[in-house]
Amino acid sequence: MVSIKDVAKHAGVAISTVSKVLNHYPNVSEETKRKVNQAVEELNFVPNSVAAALSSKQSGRVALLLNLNTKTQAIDEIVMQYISGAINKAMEMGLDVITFFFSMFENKSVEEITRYLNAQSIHGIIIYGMSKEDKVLQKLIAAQEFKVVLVDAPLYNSNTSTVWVNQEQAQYDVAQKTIVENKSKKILYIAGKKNGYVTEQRLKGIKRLAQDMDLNLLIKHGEFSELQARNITFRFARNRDVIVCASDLMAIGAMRALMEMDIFRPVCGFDGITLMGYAGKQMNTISQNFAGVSAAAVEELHYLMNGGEGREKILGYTIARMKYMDIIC
Amino acid sequence: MVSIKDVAKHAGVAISTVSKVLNHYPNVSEETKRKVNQAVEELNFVPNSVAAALSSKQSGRVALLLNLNTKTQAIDEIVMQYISGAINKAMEMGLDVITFFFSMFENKSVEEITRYLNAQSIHGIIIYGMSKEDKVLQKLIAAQEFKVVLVDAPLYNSNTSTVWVNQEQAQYDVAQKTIVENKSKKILYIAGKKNGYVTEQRLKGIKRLAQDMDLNLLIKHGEFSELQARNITFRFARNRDVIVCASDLMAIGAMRALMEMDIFRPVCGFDGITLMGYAGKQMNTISQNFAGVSAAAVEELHYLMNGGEGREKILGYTIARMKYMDIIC
DNA sequence: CTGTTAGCGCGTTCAG
DNA sequence: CTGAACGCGCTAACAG
Repeated sequence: MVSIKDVAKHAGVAISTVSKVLNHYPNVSEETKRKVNQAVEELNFVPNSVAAALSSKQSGRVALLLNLNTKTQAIDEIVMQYISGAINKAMEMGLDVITFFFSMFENKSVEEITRYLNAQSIHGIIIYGMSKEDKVLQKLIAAQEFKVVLVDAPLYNSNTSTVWVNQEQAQYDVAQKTIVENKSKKILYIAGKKNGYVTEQRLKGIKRLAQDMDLNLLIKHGEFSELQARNITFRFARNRDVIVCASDLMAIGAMRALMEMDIFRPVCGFDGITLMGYAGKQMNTISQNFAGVSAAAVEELHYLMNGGEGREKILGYTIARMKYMDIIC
Repeated sequence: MVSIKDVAKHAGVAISTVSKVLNHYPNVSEETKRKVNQAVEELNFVPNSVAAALSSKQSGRVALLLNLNTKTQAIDEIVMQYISGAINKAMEMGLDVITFFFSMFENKSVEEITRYLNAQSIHGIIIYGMSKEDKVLQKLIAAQEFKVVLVDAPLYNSNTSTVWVNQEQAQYDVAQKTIVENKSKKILYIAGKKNGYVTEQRLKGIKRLAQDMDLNLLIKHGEFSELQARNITFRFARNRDVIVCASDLMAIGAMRALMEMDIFRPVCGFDGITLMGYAGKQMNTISQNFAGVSAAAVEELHYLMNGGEGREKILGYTIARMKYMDIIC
């Protein structure tokens, strides 16, 4: 294994000089920079990130914290997009990524989690889809021991940033489009998980729309479950004009119920998962580009870890119309 | 941060003694073991795995190498199962996991990959779904620089194990069940990717079945693509009795095509993905328990990294009958 | 059975 | 602008 020592010898300089060049320190002459870089090239030197982490106490090791919902497996797709978006971007930026699931920290205290992450030399965390009920994570953020980026949770402090699309406006827009297209007045809105941040935001959106368009709005909580959305639809859809759902999965549940009831109502989803294409009908939905959100989160974390201040970052979205043929081509 | 030094001081012994106790070395008296363990408890000491890796050159760092097929997103589910199965088991066994995708190593040489992995102190790799065409990975395995476990690729040497279900027999069994149930004689078999190991094995299975049952077998390659399976079905299904597919996704494509053609043929899948439930019909398939396979791969890697010899490990499977109601309950 | 010592590969002072 | 020297937290011989 070729180490920094070999590079130094090869370039005819001291070890520390090599380190400085590698880490882009000032006060190194162009001439020595060139020599060092050439030696790096010739020896195919790749810095040992583990040693660097140990030495500097400030590694580029980052943790992904994902909420893998084992009950509704169908949303795997979103988690997968998050993972690949983050990992690809992190690779590009020279960060290494460790993936964790909420379930791993379930019965642990903040102190235990902190110690564990410290033992792993992890200094930055990206948390996806935290809700108000994730008490330990809330404390972890409050403790500010780590640099944190939250995806889909609107909290931030000096060590914590938040990255998300404007859920409120997105819900407003996609519902409006659907309602205008169908000239509906009586809306059944199937909301997500109580105490979920995104659920709240989307609720705000639909309520504002109801006010603006003077709609009759019936709200039920479907907990992001296809089955619950299905049951809600059976019970409440008959004398409603349109069904607006806070997720695609629930929209599928609603559609299925409608088909069994043998009545037609326009349905509107949220997320833009490809699974939609397998549900057999088409509907409006919000396309979120989860991989892109995740990549943005990595960038934001990198910014934080280099001394940036926590902040809010709002990303874009598009209204999509999804159907079978979009998928298989 | 509390280090091994603090523990040593607290327990009144030397640093190396603590290390020995922690790593379960022999030749330590019960008495000192007790003292050390007590100190560890009291100080809430968690060993720094980064330092251990640097020092011992034998870390518990493991890489997952996944083939994320961006074209057929629907199989995200399998990849996700692989990831979560591996990560959960690894956590349990005290290994830490870095996740990579094939695409990251696409244009790199074996030397580059080796250097990169070394720089990360990674000594074990699990590779999922490698095919004969993944030349670089083949070389990486042949070089035997790392301990490798292959999932769904039947290669092994002294540093490489393979873990997989008996694809040949599974294909035989599920197809046989479907064919017997429907008293079919003329089979359309839609195979997977040319040069894929699993494809080959499954092909062997169906061929053996055809011989044993004296069937008329027509084989076409669908490349694991829903669209291709669809097109093949359009062209060849009409005068066939049954359609056996080498994956659920292709089975869905076939079913869809049959529905559009307005003819009925039994269809048989492979994999047992939940997506099947969204396709609106039911069919026989093979349920593989991907998370379980992945967990077994982690165990196997752990075994290899502790001096075990590479070997073959064959896992079980079950024939499942999937339909919508299986999923949403 | 226990303690001492020397690194692992790198980042970081602080003299020169 | 450069380089010698120290330390990060831990493991691994080697003495005792």
